[in-house]
Amino acid sequence: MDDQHDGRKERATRRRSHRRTEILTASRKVFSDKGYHASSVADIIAEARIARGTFYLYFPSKRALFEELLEEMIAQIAGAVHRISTDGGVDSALDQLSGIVRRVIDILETNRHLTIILLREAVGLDADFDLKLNAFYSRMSDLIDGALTLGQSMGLVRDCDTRLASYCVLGSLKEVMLQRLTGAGHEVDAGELARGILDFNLRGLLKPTP
Amino acid sequence: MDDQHDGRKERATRRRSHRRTEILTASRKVFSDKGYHASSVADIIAEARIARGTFYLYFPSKRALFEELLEEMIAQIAGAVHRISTDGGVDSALDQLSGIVRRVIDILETNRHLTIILLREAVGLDADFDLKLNAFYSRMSDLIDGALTLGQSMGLVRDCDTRLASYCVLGSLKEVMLQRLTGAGHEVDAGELARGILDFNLRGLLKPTP
Amino acid sequence: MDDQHDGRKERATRRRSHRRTEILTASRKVFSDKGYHASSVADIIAEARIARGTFYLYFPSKRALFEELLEEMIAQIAGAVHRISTDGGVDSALDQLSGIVRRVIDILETNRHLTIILLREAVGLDADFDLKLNAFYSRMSDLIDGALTLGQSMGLVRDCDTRLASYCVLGSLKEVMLQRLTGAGHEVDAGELARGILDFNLRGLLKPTP
Amino acid sequence: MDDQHDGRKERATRRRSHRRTEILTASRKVFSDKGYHASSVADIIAEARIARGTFYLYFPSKRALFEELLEEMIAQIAGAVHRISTDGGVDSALDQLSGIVRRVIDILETNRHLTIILLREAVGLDADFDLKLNAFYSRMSDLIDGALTLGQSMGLVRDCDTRLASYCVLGSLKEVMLQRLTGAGHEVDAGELARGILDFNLRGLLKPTP
DNA sequence: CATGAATGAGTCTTCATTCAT
DNA sequence: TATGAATGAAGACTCATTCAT
Repeated sequence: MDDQHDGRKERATRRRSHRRTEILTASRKVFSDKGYHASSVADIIAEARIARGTFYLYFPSKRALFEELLEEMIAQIAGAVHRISTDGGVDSALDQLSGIVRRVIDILETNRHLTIILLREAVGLDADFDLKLNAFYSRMSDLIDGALTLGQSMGLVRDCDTRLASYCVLGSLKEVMLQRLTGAGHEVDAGELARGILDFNLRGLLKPTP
Repeated sequence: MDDQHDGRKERATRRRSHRRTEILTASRKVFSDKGYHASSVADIIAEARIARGTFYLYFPSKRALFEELLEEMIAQIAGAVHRISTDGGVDSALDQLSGIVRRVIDILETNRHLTIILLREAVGLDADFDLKLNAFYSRMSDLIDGALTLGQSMGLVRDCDTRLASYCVLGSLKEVMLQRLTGAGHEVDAGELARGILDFNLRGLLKPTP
Repeated sequence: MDDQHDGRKERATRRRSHRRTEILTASRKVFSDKGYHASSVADIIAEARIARGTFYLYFPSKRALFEELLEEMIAQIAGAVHRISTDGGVDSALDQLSGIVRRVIDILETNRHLTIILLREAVGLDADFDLKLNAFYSRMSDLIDGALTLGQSMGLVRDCDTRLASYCVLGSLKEVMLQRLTGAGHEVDAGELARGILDFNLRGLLKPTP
Repeated sequence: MDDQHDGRKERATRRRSHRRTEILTASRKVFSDKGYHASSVADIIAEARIARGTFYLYFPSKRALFEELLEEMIAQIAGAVHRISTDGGVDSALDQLSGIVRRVIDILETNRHLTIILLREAVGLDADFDLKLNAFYSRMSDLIDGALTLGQSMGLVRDCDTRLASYCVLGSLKEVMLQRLTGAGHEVDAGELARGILDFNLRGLLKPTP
């Protein structure tokens, strides 16, 4: 009887979790199509084909749902980016870097809707929200900054303002991805794109003077 | 008597235009503090210390006011950026580039509020608006793209995907300025900042291998 | 379980339709008391004892509600008036006429509020509205005109400008009903009233000269 | 010096009165074009080509202006309608009646704008206003009623409910004029129209049975 | 759990009227 | 007198959230 009960409970939990996921998926689509402000709860429940009340059974508010959506994405990206190990020498370091960029691009690509939100809409809700976003971007640029400083100590990265440079790197990645995701088609292969971005950031625009 | 009349009229016009400016200034502040959506007309008239009706005496709607604010800024920036002339050789070209970056930074700095709005909030109001913004950013990246292509034909810029590179350049500038304007203080001198950004974009991160 | 579900749904629908009716009734009263313009949505929801939002759950706008109110009444009246059949000879024709007048009066009486609105307030909202009203009154006078022409061909109605006469008939009915409905009490019996109006229109004021 | 002063004063008064008239004329046009509610003070001052403040120099409020407009018209009509003298016998009485109808029609025609307002728009402003209108229409139907009673005592008017009949007469006149004034063109001659209306009201629709 | 009717605070916008010049 | 900028009360409508069934 306990077993049966557990089974029921489990099934119920699974169902519950399933509903949640459905709502998350629906709202992802709605939010990235129309933006946060233009998306109403009515839009979301229509997309998810549930009743108004049901929505509030799974999320305390529209804002909380949006927050969860963003945090999920932030967590994914953060998970893909980690410190570069210097144990393997220069080539290994560059390979790791390349891998990170590639992984980040992949995550952004597979979360097209969310990424667009993250890149342009997730601002201006309230101070609380902005803080969270700033914290995320700070963390990202800190990681880049750390990598650059490390690179300098390895004699790999040239002498420059690493903080400024980290913003440049972050900005170039954001802009390229925004253009790619909002633009018509993804013409270029993701690997090639990663190489291109890396290439730009590492070598700059100028032809090296012999 | 005509003189008197003219004087009156003129003064009235000046006062009128002054009020308009006051409202623009107030709304600039409000919008960049709270974002477009979180700013109500009530906030704006409170900041401008005018009555509700007065607002609509000068602007047909909240949206129209915002539009004017953005277009003003877009026009300023666009005015500061122009094609680079190749008549003066390499050094001249680089100088012109440096001048443009410097000018743009100056404009953004002196329009701190508006810039913040332009860089993050001006999205998601409606399709019409997004189109305008996209058009602006497209124009900017087109200009950069053109400059890069020109640079290539002059043997100055190395072989690369100029479109991709133009997004990178645009993105790095946007991100650096956003950090600078939203961040606590403007520690670094604007000239140095311009040099830093240019340096990053031109030479990249890597130490040149001899 | 399906039964239960159906039952619920059905009850909900009935409740829903009931609310709608309540709002219609309340607004009928408010509109005919204060007129369209002087009636605010606040008045209507106060009379109906519902919340602001509830109103817009059932009607898209104040104007749409008013439109529905009028169209309902127009439909009722139009339904009571139809062409007179000549199959039964003169007496039958006069009986039919008498029946129509009687039915119209009854409808107007049982829709006191709406009638008052129709007779005096339903004008000047916008061109669209005026067109609808004009169309209705045109239809009415066309029907009367047709009946008079028919009467002439039957040798029943004397030679006169039927168009002009149809307006006179329409006008006398409108005015009498307006006085009756806005006046203090309905002293006279409806049947007697119908006879009186008919009598006036058929025989005129003058004592027949022998 | 007194003379001069008086002259000035007089001229000023004349000018003042002239301005008033201009505003009245302008508002007459505006009101009858768009109706009371759809006409804003802005419309009126635009039509009169005066400043906002000037309007309130001559009229305390929009409503008061409208009231004056209507009262002026009411006075005119009331002035055209007076008790019928019985001194001259039957023919004279009918002639007088005919004259009244003719005069009323003429007044209404020459005040087309105002008449339209009076006939349909002048309702629903507030209770005060409605009272005034009711009083006017009551007076009109009282006059008719009186005439009918007199006619009965002269053996001219047949036995009928004179109150009811007076409403019928009033209504037929109102409706015919409304159609005429709002309709496309004034095809029929005013004299003929007067005869037609009178004919309808006096003899009714039916062909007299021999 | 699910539903959807009900709520009401909040938003933009209009416009008759006032008042300093 | 004449002007027109300024006012603010009032109105229509939206939408996130609640709650009885």
